[in-house]
Amino acid sequence: MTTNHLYLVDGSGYIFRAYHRLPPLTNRHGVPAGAVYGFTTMLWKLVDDLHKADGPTHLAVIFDASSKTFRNDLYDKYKAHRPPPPEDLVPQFPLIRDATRAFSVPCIEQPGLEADDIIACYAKAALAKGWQVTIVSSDKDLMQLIEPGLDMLDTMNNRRLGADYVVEKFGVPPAQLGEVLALMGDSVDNVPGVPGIGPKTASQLIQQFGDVEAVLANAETITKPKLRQSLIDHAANARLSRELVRLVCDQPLPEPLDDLALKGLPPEPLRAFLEEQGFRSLLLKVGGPSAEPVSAPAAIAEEAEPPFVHKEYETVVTEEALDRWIADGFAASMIAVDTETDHIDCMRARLVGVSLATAPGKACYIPVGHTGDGLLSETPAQLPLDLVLTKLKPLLEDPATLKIGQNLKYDLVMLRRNGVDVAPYDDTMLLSYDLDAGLTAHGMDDLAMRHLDHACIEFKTVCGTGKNQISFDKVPLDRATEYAAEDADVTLRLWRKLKPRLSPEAATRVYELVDRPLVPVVAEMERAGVHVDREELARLSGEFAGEIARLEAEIHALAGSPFTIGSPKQLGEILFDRLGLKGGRKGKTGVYSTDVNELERLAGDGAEIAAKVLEWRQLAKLKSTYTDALQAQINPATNRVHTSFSLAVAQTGRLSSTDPNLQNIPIRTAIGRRIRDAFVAAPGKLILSADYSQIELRLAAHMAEVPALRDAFARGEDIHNLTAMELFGEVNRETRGRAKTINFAILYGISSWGLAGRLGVDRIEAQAMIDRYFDRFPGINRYIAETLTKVREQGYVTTLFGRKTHLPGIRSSKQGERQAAERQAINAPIQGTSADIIKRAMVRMGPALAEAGLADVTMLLQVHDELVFELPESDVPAASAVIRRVMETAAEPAIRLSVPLGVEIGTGHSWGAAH
DNA sequence: TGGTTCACG
DNA sequence: GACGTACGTGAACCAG
Repeated sequence: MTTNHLYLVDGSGYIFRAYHRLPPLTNRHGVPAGAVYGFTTMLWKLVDDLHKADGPTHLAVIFDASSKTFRNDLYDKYKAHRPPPPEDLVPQFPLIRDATRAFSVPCIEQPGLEADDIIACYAKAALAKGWQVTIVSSDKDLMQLIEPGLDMLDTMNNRRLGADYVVEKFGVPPAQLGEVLALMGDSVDNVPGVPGIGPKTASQLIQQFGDVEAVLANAETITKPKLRQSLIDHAANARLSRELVRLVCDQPLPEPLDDLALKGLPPEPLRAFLEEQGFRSLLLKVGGPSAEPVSAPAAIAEEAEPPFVHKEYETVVTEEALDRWIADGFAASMIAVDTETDHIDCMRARLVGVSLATAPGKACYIPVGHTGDGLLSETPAQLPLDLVLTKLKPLLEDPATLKIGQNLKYDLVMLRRNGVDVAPYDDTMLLSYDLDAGLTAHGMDDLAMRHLDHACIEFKTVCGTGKNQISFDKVPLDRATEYAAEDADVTLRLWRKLKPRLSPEAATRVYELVDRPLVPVVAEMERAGVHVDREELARLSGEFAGEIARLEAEIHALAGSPFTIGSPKQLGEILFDRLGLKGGRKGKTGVYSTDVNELERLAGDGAEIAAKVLEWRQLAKLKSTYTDALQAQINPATNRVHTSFSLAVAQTGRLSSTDPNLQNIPIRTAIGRRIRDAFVAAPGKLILSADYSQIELRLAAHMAEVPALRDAFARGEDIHNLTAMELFGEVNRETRGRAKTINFAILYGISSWGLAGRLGVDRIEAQAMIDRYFDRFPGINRYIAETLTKVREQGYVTTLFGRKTHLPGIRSSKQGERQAAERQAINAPIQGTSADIIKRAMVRMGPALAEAGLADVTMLLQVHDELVFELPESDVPAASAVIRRVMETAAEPAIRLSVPLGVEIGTGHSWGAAH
């Protein structure tokens, strides 16, 4: 029997080295994957060497957990100057974990320990059992571990490193290497060392005296005066450095040694991964492309899945059961998670339970906050919330275990409020959004029906509806378990269907670089909330109420009798039937149109009642939708308003905002703007608003390659003036207004009818303007034609980042639907690219502000082309510079635009004042 | 529940 | 010649 041989791969070290050594490859759909490719090849080689002489029998890949380690407690500046990893490396981290999983090799990470320490612990444990150990790394710190039975392997030049190498390079054997490393310090990790001592001097001193303490003890005897003084002055730093470079090797092993046994190349998961990445040369080695090339990810999806059996879900009420599920989660290295609460608003909700799924059909529910209904049922026996959270936290935060959620933002907010972070993660709702936008809604019930042919237990059958509805904490545990565990089970099954489609369908880029990383960013914005001046809102409500009452009386007098002004039906009958004003019927319902255009027309003709109804409507709208509603939306616990941003609703990639909608707070009229003035900064702080200027027109100029528009933006000219000049030969208020309308018409997918209606000209005249526009701005025409060709062929259009909007209406037999789809096809790439860009700015904003030391700057809101922050007054200059830079460069480096992105920044005590 | 209106980008 | 009256959202209100 041969000796066991454990290979420990320093995953984090390898990633950075591969990133810098290998060309910046991208995988088949444009996501940076050079390091992933290098890593995959290296892992392949190792696994393939199973049972060769000197090959591995046991293998694990060790990563750094991103959290702080004990070394930061020793020295707060440890690794403090590390720049964040390069942007095109960041999306490779999850892929590298996917690769490791595809080989069925364990990923090991442990918060509080660096990869080096975990490696040291495993190495010592294996040596103690008489195993051989090879550390796959060329990190000098790890060379301290070299001893008989343990060597290192540098896979990039296929070199084995032993004690000879250490002696040759550092002049001392591995056992003394830590002493040398301590004296010389390390500028990258910010290990201070002793100033003036580099590798040569450090080596000499240790060779002469033996260790750091001995060197310090003999400092007085050193002849070189500068060296002597430096050692005396920096003795404390030398001792600190000695502790910083010392590897910890006495910690418990996260996974037992025997679990690292290598089983060889697992063809199916590996094939799926390679096809997903498009690593064709490796794919050939695993046995060529599978019979059905693009369905290869079906390796996962086509596995027969068990039916849904609700009675088999487990209700977890003992510590033993909880521990068992958590161990299963670690073992599976992925787990679906769902939280149940007593409220749809995650800022008001209490945690009621958590469900987990580790495999299709294998799911549980852990109740923590059920109360019984107070009448028929008592509070059921459950594990205490704190215990469950304490036990779940290591699993949910474990960097080697993938957490899968459906609309994970909700659970993220809930869990963060309870002191738990969740990472790494996937979100099935966002997977669906990035794959199937325009084809389906992305709620769990929709997705379960579509992909699993399964009807989920409806919330209302568990909790009822209307005034009989109960909150989830009142649901009996058996019913709650069936519902909640099913959610986790469905989520896991959906992930298995959707995740493998990502790469073949070219959605990885937008998922990994835009939507997935946005989840925790938006979760934090929602948690932050925004401060509103309650008294001011109440004052406005009162003021509006008075005006509304006054107008109501006047309107009723003009009409000759009271009626419901808010009823379009009654209003239309009053205006057109009783008062005999000119107007027409409309729509299938047969009610008169009384919208703002119609009323303005009537008012222009001298109808006093129409003017008053308009005024009444405005005030009624402002009062009911804003001043009254916002007061009611103030969270009593935080005294702030917390909107909910929907990440998977808008067809184009935009966010939307609900409960309350803070993306449609008035600004266009003076009276409405007073509501915006009630959005105020907390005491001592200011609101900062940063707007992209004309971003959609700029993107249109880039995407359609319109030289005149590109040049005008490059020179910083007013684009509507330019358009007016080109179309009408002169610039004045009137021509500029028309030009602006036409510019918007272009973005929205122009039709001569629509433009004619907007401009109040006839169809022929509108068409002439469009023709002239196409003539003056060549490129627009071509963009429209190419976009329409593409959408007709493929059924979808894409943004610059590859986000798809499917437009099935393009093949409708109804002409109206077809034309609507054509207009959407023109608009979606432009609106969607703008959404991609601001999302990237949001993702980068936190790290950029943190790097600049601006920890007190909080991002509060996104309004499509605007980001709103709250910050200390003294941070305004520095924060403005960071925010401007992040927003203006948000497309880079993935996309290089031919137009600059302009950002306008304003500050004030209120949102209104910041504009 | 669907239709209408109107707040925003 | 008919078709249709700009893209994307969410909330309040009325009426059936």
